[in-house]
Amino acid sequence: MDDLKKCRVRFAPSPTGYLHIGGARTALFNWLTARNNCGTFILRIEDTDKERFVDGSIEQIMESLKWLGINWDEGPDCGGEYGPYIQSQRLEIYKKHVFQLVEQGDAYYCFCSAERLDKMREEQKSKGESTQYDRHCRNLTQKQIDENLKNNIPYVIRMKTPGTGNISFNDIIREEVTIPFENVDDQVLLKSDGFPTYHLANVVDDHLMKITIVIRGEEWLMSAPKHLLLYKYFKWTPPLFAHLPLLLNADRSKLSKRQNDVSVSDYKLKGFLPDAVVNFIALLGWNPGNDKEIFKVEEIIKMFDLRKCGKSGSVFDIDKLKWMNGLYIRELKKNNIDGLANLIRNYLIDNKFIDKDYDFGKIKQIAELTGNGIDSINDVSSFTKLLFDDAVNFSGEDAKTISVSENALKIKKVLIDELDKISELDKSNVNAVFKNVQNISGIKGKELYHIIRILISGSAEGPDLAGLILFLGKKGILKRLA
RNA sequence: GGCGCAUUGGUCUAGCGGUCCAGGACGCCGCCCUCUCACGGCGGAAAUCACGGGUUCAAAUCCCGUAUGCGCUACCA
Repeated sequence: MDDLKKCRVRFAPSPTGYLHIGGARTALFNWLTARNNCGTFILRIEDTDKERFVDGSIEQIMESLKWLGINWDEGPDCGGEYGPYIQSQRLEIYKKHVFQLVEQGDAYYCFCSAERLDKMREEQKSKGESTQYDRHCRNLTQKQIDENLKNNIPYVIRMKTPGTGNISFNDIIREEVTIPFENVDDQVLLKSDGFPTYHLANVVDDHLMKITIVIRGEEWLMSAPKHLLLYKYFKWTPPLFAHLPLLLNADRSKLSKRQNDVSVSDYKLKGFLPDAVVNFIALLGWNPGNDKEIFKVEEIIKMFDLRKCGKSGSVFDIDKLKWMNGLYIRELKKNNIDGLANLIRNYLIDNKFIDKDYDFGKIKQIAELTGNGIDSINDVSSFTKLLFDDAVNFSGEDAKTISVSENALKIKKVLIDELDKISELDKSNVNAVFKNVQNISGIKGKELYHIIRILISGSAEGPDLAGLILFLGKKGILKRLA
């Protein structure tokens, strides 16, 4: 327990595009661990792969994190004691460290060409061996090295790995993990372009930034021995490790773009609420040990415990997210109708259903009207025809038939007459108007309201009729009856 | 192929040797509420706890195998 107190944790994305929902969960679990242990949460950008760098993605990742409510204490934008927090700005630091390793004899120059490496792997594969660097350059003489350097032959720096024996380490989530060194490659630490690989930069930065717990995805589990080895070579105390299970597609493959929306911004765009997304992904691989499922963020922070995380991957069930999002929307409708109305307003404006001047009171009515029936903000689109079109579109044959029935024609006529008598339809007179329609037409109850609904909305289904009537107002209803 | 990790209803999960012929939630079905759809409430179907062996008086829970899935196996992270 005390191991986690005052921890320093970090989320270290690569700026290769948007923030992946799986990355968001890793960030969240780091953040939660920091927040419930009086710890510090650090954002570090791992842009050591120039090829995969995507312009603007640092900003996009930060924006997505902020949207989710995940804030950081140290990072590229706000600085901190251990900056810079962008790896491409720390190149000299990595170089210094890697050459220290070379001097110590824990790392070495490798001049092998890509072609040789490819060929080597092909041969290994054809022989059914595991593909690993054959340590061709591990024992070059100083003379050979100097020669190659003088001839400007490109090189990388590789770490030395033992090749035999086992390494065991403790993972907060997986407990003891044992990996044979036989499977740990002489990993490249410094690339020929002078950039570090993940392994070097990660270890150096985690140490320099005083990270105490590394919380990351399971895909890193097999490289943990390399990292532990580096800590040993540098004579540093390694942090604690926690390898999170992966998020999966419905077919249990790793969550991918092919089958799911995978970027946080997709979910924002689709009308999900950040609190709902956070609540949902927090429950993927973690739960408080009881039946509670709906939490305020503060509650999650209070209850969160890395040690209670599961070990197996979780399928990302969008249906459950939708349900949960619907719950949050209804909660918002109940407690903060203006908040809901604002979200709906933004959606309506973005999709050109209304312009910026549109009456906010009307939008609140829309929020009231639709708030119980939508699972995402974007679902209001299914009401826009009803709310903004003057014409009635009959949704089916039944509705059309009823709309021209004898009773419907009678109601229609009476209703038009009654509306003509008043200047505007509002809360004060709406009951009286419909009472009159009932008395004059002689039709009442279910039948009356059902027919009115069909006459003005074209459908047997829809939002609360009284609310709809008030929203459309006298003018709207008359246009629809015409 | 090698290595590692995992395995409770379709899905997310509770469970840490007896209280479990397995609890909650999503989804699905039915009933109630209601002018309708939804919301909400109530109820139901759905798991031989992957399989096979142990250990134990007793196992979903501990151990060992097998199967399956996933991950890693790059000068990508």
